[in-house]
Amino acid sequence: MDMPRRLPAPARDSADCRRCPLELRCWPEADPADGPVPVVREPAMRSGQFLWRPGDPFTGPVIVHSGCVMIFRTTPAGTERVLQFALAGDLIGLEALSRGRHDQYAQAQGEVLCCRVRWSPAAAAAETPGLYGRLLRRASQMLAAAQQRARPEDPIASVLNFLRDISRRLGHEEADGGRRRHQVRLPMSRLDIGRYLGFAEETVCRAIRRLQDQGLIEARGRQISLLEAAWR
Amino acid sequence: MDMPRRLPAPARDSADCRRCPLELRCWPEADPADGPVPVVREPAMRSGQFLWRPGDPFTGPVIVHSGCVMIFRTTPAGTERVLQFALAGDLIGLEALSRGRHDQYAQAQGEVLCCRVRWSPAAAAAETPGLYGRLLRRASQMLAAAQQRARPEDPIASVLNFLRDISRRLGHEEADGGRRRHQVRLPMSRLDIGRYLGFAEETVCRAIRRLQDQGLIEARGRQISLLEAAWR
DNA sequence: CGTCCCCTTGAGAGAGCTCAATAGGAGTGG
DNA sequence: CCACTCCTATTGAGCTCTCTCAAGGGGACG
Repeated sequence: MDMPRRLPAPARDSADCRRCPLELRCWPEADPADGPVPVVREPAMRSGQFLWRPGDPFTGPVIVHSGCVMIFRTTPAGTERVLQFALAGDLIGLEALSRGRHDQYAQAQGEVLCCRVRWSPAAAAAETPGLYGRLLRRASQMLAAAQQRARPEDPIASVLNFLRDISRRLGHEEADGGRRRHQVRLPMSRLDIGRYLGFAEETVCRAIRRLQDQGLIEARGRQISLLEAAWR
Repeated sequence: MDMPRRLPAPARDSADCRRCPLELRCWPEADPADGPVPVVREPAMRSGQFLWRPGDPFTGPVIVHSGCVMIFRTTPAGTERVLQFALAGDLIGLEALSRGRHDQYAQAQGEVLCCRVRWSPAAAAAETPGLYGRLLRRASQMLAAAQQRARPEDPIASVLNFLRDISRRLGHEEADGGRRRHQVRLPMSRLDIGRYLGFAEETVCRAIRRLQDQGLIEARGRQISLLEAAWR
């Protein structure tokens, strides 16, 4: 098997705006007929360089023109989770629009060319009081939330997080002697919880059992009480 | 333990627009000062009813006002995967905006009240030739893509899908005797593929090994060839 | 040409899945 | 109001599969 060691980059991988996801002809230069294009070229990046890191302010979504940008974040446990390998034509960073701040890493894998859509949070809020701006901000929040849903490692922690989330949104606080608790009636079955979290029905049952044994919750069918120790 | 059999619904769970994600005061009635609110009330739904099914046309995102809507889809293998339990205040259906058609189920769990943002694809395209409309459509595509990324069951199928995706975007076709193949040079390591797919590095290696044994691919380090049998 | 990182392969153990059976709860109809 | 029935929740046992730990080779880059 004699493959060539290195292949010439395909033409579409080089600067080419016909595949721009926003239909902005910004590369290699904008068409004056389009008026002021709200796009700026980013300097070329070398392998390993970061386009942004957690905490960096959001300055606009970025369009990858060539190369590969790895989007990843670190879990509280310290492991790294890769969310996306962004290739030519991909738009990245939208999930940070609503918060105005990045919470992940964007690192060039090899040489990368890209351009950035100019974005000023204040100007954007002023320009888009309408429905589209609200929908866009909401979509950004949903993208950020979707990224949080990763392959869960531990069923018990996963189920506990799920119960916390449901309890926070549907439950109500209640006094039980001297202790407080969040009580909630789950609207879904164990089977559907498993289908949501990616576990078998029995695994969800056993996880709930364990959480009871640990004194974090009390469960009686769909009636769930989160004790104070489980409030994070 | 004597919990009441059924609890009165919390006030915030009933029709209340102060928590509307789009800041539309549409419930129980719109404020005339806001002008025409582009929102319509949906009839109350009973448990088990579907708000939409795969193939239904997109008629606008929906805001859940009370109850729980389960969003799920069926995998090619026939199993059901739950994507979201939408509760009061959640906006659902945005991922179908760009395609104009739903590809999932939205089913009421218990009684559900919700309202829908009026949306006409043609009118929307005409009204939003600008950047915001493009960004919104792109965000919708990204949401749809994010939903595809579920907990993978089988490492081999998962790695094959990954290689197909990368090959389709970065690779190029090549003749090898009488056979055709897609050749690609991966920009990332096995470890990062594992971090992306949710597997250990060694599991990715073994999956690639199996795919070679099955005659679907040829791999030599990061140089990958997808043979015709692997083209789906 | 050397070094470092990446890829590969092996062996053991832990964990969730599957199959199976029983009890429990909720809703329905008499 | 009660009994019936179906769906849901629970628990056990065995198995398969991936993860972990470990070590050997190979390619890429300086």
